[in-house]
Amino acid sequence: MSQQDLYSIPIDDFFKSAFSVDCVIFGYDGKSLDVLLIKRGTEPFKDFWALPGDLVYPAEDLDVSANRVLHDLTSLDDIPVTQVHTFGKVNRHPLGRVITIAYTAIVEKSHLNPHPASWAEATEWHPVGDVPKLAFDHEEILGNALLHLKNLAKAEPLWANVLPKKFTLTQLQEFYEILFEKKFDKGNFRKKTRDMHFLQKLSELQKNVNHRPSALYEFDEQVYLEQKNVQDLLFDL
Amino acid sequence: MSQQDLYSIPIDDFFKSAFSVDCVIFGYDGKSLDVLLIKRGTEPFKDFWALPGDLVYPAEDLDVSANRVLHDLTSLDDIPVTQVHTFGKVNRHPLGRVITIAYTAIVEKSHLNPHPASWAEATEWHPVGDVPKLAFDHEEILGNALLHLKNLAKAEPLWANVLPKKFTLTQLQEFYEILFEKKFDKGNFRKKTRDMHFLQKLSELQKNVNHRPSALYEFDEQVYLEQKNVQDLLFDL
DNA sequence: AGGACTTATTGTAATAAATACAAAATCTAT
DNA sequence: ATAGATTTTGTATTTATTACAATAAGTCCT
Repeated sequence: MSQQDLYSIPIDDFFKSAFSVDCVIFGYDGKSLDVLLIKRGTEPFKDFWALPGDLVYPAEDLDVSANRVLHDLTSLDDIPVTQVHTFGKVNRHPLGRVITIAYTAIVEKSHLNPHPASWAEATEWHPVGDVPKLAFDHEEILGNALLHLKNLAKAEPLWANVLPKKFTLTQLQEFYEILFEKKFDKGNFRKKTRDMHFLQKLSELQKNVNHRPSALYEFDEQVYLEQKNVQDLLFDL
Repeated sequence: MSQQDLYSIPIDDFFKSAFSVDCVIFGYDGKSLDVLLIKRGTEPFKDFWALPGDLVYPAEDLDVSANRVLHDLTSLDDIPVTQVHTFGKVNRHPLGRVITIAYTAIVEKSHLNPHPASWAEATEWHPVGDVPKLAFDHEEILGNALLHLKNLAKAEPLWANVLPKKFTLTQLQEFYEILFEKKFDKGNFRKKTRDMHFLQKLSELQKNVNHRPSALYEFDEQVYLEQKNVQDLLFDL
């Protein structure tokens, strides 16, 4: 399309596009990392597995929309999502020009009970390493979101959303091991945690284990936020 | 809006939105970091400074659009841009629902000659620390893009787009110092560069300086890409 | 009660990276 | 030739990373 053509398109013709949000909800249960998929009960891609996503209302903010769509399809409420990337290939959606903004979150799988609603026929957790063929470009979106999640985890205590309120350092280590598919040395891992002052050691011990019980820890958000502020101020290369 | 309402909205009503791209083009000249702004010659926000941006054609991919828009408004060609973030507040655009996808790049200011075209009345470089009031939510977008740029620079040789083909290590250091607004130790900086094998030392020396001339270096992209591959394979926490 | 078992927790020695300086080298200009 | 400026290398100190060993503290079983 040349520059001339720009002026030959009536302004209203631009307002014939739509956008959607797609939610990449990762679930963690201490054992594996899964992603929440729905089975589409409507065309296009009827009966395909897909990320929960739908068109954004004309007067709806994007992040609000992500949560509303997630609620409508999976009955999950108030998941704090963060934006990942926008996908806009011209032919990615068969019904017309639809770009989609991907959002992601990581949640504690076992304490949630997603169930299908609206045009979703099913909701199901799938291990991130074993995902079926997906509708649209949702495989690309999922891959992108997983990368994003790993990067986030290097900078932020994502595990705070996902571990029990009181947890052991081993549980914390396992979170990283499962996310990064990599083992870490136990002693060295603990050494690193020593100067994370937002890890508050409790006097309480682990119960009902057939070996030496571990000390329990809590995440101290106050301390974390203060420390983060300092880091941001001193940020260096 | 409740779930019921979803089905009362005709599908066509969703296709009444538009999206735009906005380009945050940073310019570097060895002395300061600037951003390219245009003066808008059309409503809304006529006569305001703004990021170069415009509506995306109905059948145009987003990254293609970013370059086309940039060309139309500033006459710059073939700037490789990367996506930053999508901004979608309901009322961010007075003419209707328009979300915008922000793209960014960093270019060598002195070798480019942007000049206004289409509805742009002026193009001008502004130091990133001293930007006028901008149209729409462009100040937020600019801030976001600058953060993004700094993060990119920690992981990639952005300076390769910006330094002369043959450059000194001091020029390289100054790039980081200006971007991060922070001085580095000369000796230690050079030490770090020693195991960057993509920095190819030439036998040639700097000319026309009234002091000991520095050795010149070139960026060896081949070596860089190989090394990057290895890193990606071994990636660790 | 006592030993086997399992995991938690601390420690240590070796290596590598980051930091703060200082010294030496090499060009120009006078 | 010498002063001035900046490049370039070096060194000693501190701080982080790594690999591994030793000890501690519970449970389970006999």
